[in-house]
Amino acid sequence: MRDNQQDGTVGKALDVLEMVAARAPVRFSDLMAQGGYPKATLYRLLQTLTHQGMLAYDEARGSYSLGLRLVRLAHGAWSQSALAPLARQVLDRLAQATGETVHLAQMDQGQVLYVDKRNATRPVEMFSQAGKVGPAYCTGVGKAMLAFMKDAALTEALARQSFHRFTAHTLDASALRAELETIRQRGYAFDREEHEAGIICVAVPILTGLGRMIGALSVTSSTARSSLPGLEAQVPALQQAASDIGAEAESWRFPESS
Amino acid sequence: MRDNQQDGTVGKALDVLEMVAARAPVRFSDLMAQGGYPKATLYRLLQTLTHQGMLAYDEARGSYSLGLRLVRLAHGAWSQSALAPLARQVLDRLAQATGETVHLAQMDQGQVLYVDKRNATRPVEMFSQAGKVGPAYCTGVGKAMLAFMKDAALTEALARQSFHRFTAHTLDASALRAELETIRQRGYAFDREEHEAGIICVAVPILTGLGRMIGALSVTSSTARSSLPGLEAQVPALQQAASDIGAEAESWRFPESS
DNA sequence: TCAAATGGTTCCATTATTTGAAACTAAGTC
DNA sequence: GACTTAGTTTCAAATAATGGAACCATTTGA
Repeated sequence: MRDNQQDGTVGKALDVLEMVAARAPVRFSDLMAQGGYPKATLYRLLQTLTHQGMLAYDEARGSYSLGLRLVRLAHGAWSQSALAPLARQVLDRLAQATGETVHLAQMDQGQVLYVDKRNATRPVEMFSQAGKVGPAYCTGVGKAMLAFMKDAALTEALARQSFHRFTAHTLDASALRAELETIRQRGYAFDREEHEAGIICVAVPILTGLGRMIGALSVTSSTARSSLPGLEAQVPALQQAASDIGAEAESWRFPESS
Repeated sequence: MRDNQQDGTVGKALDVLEMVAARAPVRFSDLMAQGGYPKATLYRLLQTLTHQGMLAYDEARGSYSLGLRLVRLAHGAWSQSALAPLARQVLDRLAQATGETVHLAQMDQGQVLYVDKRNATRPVEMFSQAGKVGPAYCTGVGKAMLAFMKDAALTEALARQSFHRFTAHTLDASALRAELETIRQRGYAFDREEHEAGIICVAVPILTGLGRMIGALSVTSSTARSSLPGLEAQVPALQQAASDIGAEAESWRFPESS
């Protein structure tokens, strides 16, 4: 978390926000212990952020958590992200057609950010799903997006991957590079239980007419319910959906995965 | 929007964030026109926020929108808000029992912030609902919360109400004051088509054991489907649900509705 | 075609804000 | 009652933000 280039006071404040996000609810002393900020500085930043509603302070426990103002702002971000609202009907159709769980994801700072979801089996969960992040190097959507990023962004994104070995199938850095090439040629990515045992998925990138990658779409299943060839059969539907979204998004620019 | 007390540089940055939130996608010149910031200052704030991922800049259109980083942070805020995750099962049960649309709301800067929802009729919409804000003075949850706020917070919240007349039934400032007293005594609030014609609801505050108001719960219907007495029949179920949540939330502090 | 206006970006001396070591207070601990 | 520990305040020094003005690149319109 400490790796942020500064951007002055605002950068510091956001850095503190992330520190709280990572371990909330968290006490002043914990932040003090793990952080590179002097006591008085950290103290004042927390005060300001709390006063602004970006953090919430629990007097009883003396701990900080993220504030509700973020929820309100995120509602705006989500509805303005151009991709999520635009993709809603397409997602509905895709979930209907495949009968499986469907994810819509974008890239955020080298991580996979899930922006929408349809759950075919269980009733849909709200919010608890949109906003979730996941690793890029071992998820279907992550690899699909990495494969279609432009070089500069890809290099930076790869540098941010941890390559933690979640399962026996998780790829390492060099295996990933090779696989990305395959994905680029084939046009879609698999997740072969690389993130979670028993969970498999196929994912396709969402490309604008100009070839810019703006997100990814996936169909997820379990080894119990389906198999890789079974999922592969969903690829045409996925690609159709992705191109529907891409066509509409044409003029919209995907924010740099800085 | 310009009413923010400053809190230094961070306050200014967040003020700009709100300006973008309010009218996105918005061009530099529009912000320039309506904002109290000199050109160079505004320019630099936008740069910083964009670089930090709090804003997204659309190169093609030359316009700013809210950034995806907010969505990620909000996911944390939501799951840390203590109320929302804690209330999920209760909400499910309540929606099941009443067969109507159910809302969970909290107060944020004098506005009603919806943090979760169950929609009995249509399939649930994600995110697009949680994070929404509404007026406090003319919604069931809003009035239920106002009625149980402590004096200082109430005064401040009332000062922030616009009292725009949405329908013929919308209350004005003095009518609201009287109604709040009634609600306080009765323990629940109605929305008699005050915000939207044809839409009615009953709402109860969520109180901790110590009497602190931490949110509100409502059941919504339409004049076509139901009536006020019909909704009133749901009050016991609502109050049970609210007290279930309140009991669990005991030790948790509701962030000041600054 | 060329002037003028508009919209966005950069400069830089000035100014205001942030900084953080240290002093201080309030609550535990032993 | 001395001794930590955790949080808060102070204040001169250090730093970052400020914003008027100059600048560049497009667009407008005459």
